[in-house]
Amino acid sequence: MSLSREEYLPNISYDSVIFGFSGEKLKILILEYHNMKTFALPGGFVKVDEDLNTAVHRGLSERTGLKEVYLEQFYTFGSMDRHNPEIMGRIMKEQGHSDPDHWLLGRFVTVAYYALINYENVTPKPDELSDSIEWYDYDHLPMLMMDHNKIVDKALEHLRTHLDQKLLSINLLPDRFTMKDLQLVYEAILGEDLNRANFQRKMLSLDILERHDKLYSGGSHKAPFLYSFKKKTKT
Amino acid sequence: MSLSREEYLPNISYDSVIFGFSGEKLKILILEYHNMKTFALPGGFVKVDEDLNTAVHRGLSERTGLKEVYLEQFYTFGSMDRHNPEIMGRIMKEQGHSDPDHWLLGRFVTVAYYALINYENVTPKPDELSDSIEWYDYDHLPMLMMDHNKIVDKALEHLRTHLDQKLLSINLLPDRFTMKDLQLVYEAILGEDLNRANFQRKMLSLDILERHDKLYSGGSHKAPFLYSFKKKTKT
DNA sequence: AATTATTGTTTCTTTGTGAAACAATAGTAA
DNA sequence: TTACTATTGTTTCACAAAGAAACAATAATT
Repeated sequence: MSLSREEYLPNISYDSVIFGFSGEKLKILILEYHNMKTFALPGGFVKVDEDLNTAVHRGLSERTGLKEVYLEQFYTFGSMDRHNPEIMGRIMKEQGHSDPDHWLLGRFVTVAYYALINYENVTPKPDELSDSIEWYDYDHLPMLMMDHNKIVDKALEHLRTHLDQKLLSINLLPDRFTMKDLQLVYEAILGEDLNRANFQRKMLSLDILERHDKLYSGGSHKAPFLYSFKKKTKT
Repeated sequence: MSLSREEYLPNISYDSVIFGFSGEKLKILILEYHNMKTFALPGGFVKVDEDLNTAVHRGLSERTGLKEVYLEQFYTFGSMDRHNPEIMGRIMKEQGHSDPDHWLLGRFVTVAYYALINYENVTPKPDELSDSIEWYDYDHLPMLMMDHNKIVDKALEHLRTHLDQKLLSINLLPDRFTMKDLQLVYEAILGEDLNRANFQRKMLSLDILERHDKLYSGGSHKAPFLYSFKKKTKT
């Protein structure tokens, strides 16, 4: 990937809030520019002959190896105070680019997306401008570049209000899971405890789960059923 | 307004779905290029040193004279099949522009917004590329350019699912209105009839209305109360 | 066989919703 | 003045949904 001027649309970028979960805490994928002590959301640019959505999927795939992940676009940020050519210039200089008129130093309107994945399935790779990429607990995010903390907040707000509708598209759980697993996902995302009995009733009433054999975990108690999501029905 | 290359960000546009209402039917503001028999949503471009939201407000103000109208951003459309240089070229030729490399012929990622206004307060003005601008009933929209019909559909879908939260920001009603007026707004937007008693109960329970003196309309029946929206409370 | 931890279900109560009835009242007609 | 009508505000009733707690089942352990 060359980031040459002719290949990409100028002034347009995307940023992605990649939520990760693995049975316990909600995490987010964050890029770091080590020498700069600067943190940022993973993002990218749109090729001149490429769909916006394709570009975002391509970027996620390059960083995580994951394909066919559900990505939800939730807002486009376009205020002038996003423009910070100084810090961008320093990041590029660290990596050996020093053209003072480089298109990356311009002002960007960024389209923001979020995704939800099981972070144990993934070993993230940094891009050509960053030094590393790591999972951070949502509760302990570092200070991010420009307006990226606000972007994270808005992503989570959007996810919380649309969680039920997005459930089927979520890539957080293995094919088969227990009701307890599912409840843990909900509690991590919503940030609050839920009543077990009512949660079970609600999930079953949504009519999106298929019940399978029981899981004999070796625990000295009743074995839980395993569930999977029903295939989406074409309407 | 000159549309010169240096003044605007290339490849980024906005489109606005302006819903209008005046006691009866839901309407939408549509531009027409007469000789082309082409219809489109009113839209515009973002100046290089201007916030995206500011640009959209500026565009709405230029066309309707309205300021401080509530605009909701709901989606950004960025697929390649939005690119149609042929039709854009013909529109520009009609108006005397004929540069085959003009930036307006490029591909655009468009950020879409909607607004709700009382259309009786407004006399819309066409822009420099269009011949006229008119209100069309939502039920009888003409075929619009490119993906603009889809943009309208998605705007209404968004509005319907968020109507309760957006109520306070809606500019459809005068300062004081009856419960009947409010119900007509809901029915026009949702496209269905609502039960009068339950609607009243729900609106009162939202705790966003202030009740004032009765309105003696001259009708031979009980006079309705007038209501206004409570001032937004700062949290 | 008793015990423990956890899961699945049921019950009870409270809250919300849809449909219908009832009550109030501003003008009109007799 | 007195019915009458149209419309509005409120209440009631039936029913569904949601929250809390109790009850029942059961896989391993003691």
